[in-house]
Amino acid sequence: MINRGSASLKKQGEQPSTDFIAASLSRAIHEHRLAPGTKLGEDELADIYEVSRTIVRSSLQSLAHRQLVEIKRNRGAFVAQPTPKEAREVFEARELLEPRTARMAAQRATEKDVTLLRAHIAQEHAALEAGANGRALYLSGQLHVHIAKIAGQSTIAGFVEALIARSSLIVALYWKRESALCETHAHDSLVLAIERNDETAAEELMKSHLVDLHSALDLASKPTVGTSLKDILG
Amino acid sequence: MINRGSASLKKQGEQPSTDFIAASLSRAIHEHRLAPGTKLGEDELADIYEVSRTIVRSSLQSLAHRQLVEIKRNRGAFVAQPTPKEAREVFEARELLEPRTARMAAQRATEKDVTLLRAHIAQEHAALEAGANGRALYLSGQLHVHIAKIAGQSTIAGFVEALIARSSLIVALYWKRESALCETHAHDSLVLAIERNDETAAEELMKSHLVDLHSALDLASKPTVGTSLKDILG
DNA sequence: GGGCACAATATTGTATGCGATCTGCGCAAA
DNA sequence: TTTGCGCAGATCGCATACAATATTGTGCCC
Repeated sequence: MINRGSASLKKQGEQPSTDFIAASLSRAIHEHRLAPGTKLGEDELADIYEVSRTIVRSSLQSLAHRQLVEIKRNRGAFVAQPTPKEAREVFEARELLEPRTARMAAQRATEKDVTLLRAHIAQEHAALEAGANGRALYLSGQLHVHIAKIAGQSTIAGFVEALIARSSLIVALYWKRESALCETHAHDSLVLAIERNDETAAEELMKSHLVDLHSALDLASKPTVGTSLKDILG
Repeated sequence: MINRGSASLKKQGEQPSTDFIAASLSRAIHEHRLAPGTKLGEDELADIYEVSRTIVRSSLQSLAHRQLVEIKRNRGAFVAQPTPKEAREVFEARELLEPRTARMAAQRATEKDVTLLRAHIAQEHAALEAGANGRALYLSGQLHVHIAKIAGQSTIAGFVEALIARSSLIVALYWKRESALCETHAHDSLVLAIERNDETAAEELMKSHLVDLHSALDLASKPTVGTSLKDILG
């Protein structure tokens, strides 16, 4: 279920395993390979990644802090299931932060930045054409993070990153549009605006893009992907 | 150095000790009882709180995630020392988020909310008069968090909370005004505006309050409270 | 006398074991 | 058949033990 890359962890350059595992899980959640509500057992993950539970616990706590997983005492860790209220808040926060960062990005973007953005979008298109929807979704989110970073506000970029991650969960739970996930042309025109340093256009495009996403959610219905039935009834 | 309350931890109602310790340390940092750069040894803390290093580590990681402490691999945990760049970013983020939350708070504040805010301010005044500057600073920050919570955006409130915490470190490092820390009348008028549901005034007052704080920082000089001497000399 | 190499110490990183708590099943009683 | 209780299994929470790494102290060689 969880793809941790080609080789065993130990073979790799001994990076801090805790971050590696957190990133791996985070990625899996982003790409909808792990559904909201999925139980993340410590022993299970310890086996998969070939480390002790200590490391796994540390990773899970890290993810819990980012609200990607929820830890229930004496019960274990589960992929988080944002409520409709939380979903609304996440998007409202994004609508507050991101248009402004897009403006700053348009103001500050260098040629190199734009090149990277273009490459990013190309990857996104490729993933979509290859039918790798999960990956496309992940890349789509990363573009937003990328833009926030270009704005030169790493603190805000950190917030955006957290919001994007949760958005992925929200999309998994509440997305109602059956068509292709991301109309990538929204991203195209956004990058174009940044490229020509058109601050106002960038801000507006980001704003409308987010409103668009927000309105594509069905926040009335209770999540359907719920873990086990008893979670729904409890 | 660290006041963890009157009784031993075990005697208390067995709450999750990890959160308790993180909160205790966080509080100590907020109140400037722990200076930026201070080393937080695991054994030392384990002795103080009478728990194992496991718990202490967990707490420290939690604080590290909030960027209140910095963990250097194989070296240990230290109270964070935001750079001038980070300080600027933190305040820019606050200037983006908080005026808007103040507006929302003014819009949504109930009578009960206002009563609590007033009580809060009273505590703040009392702390200042008692010469408890650390506590006054802590309460001052909490007022901002409180306002964000009234705005009904708990996600954004979480961000504000993180920013406030870091602000406390920033004040410890870069504050240049020698007079009383907080002109509490800024808070007074802010709460008044919220009380009469004057959204625009609340937004404006918050904005100018933050600009005021920001301008009271000396971000040109290198931090003087540096960890070890070699950090200053290096 | 100064600088470098190596040994000793201290501190963090990781694994594992034991006790506590929760879940699920089975059995008995109504 | 249904409902309640209790026991067994599984999983997590925490402490402890061991391994790895950084830091400090010492002595030798230049």
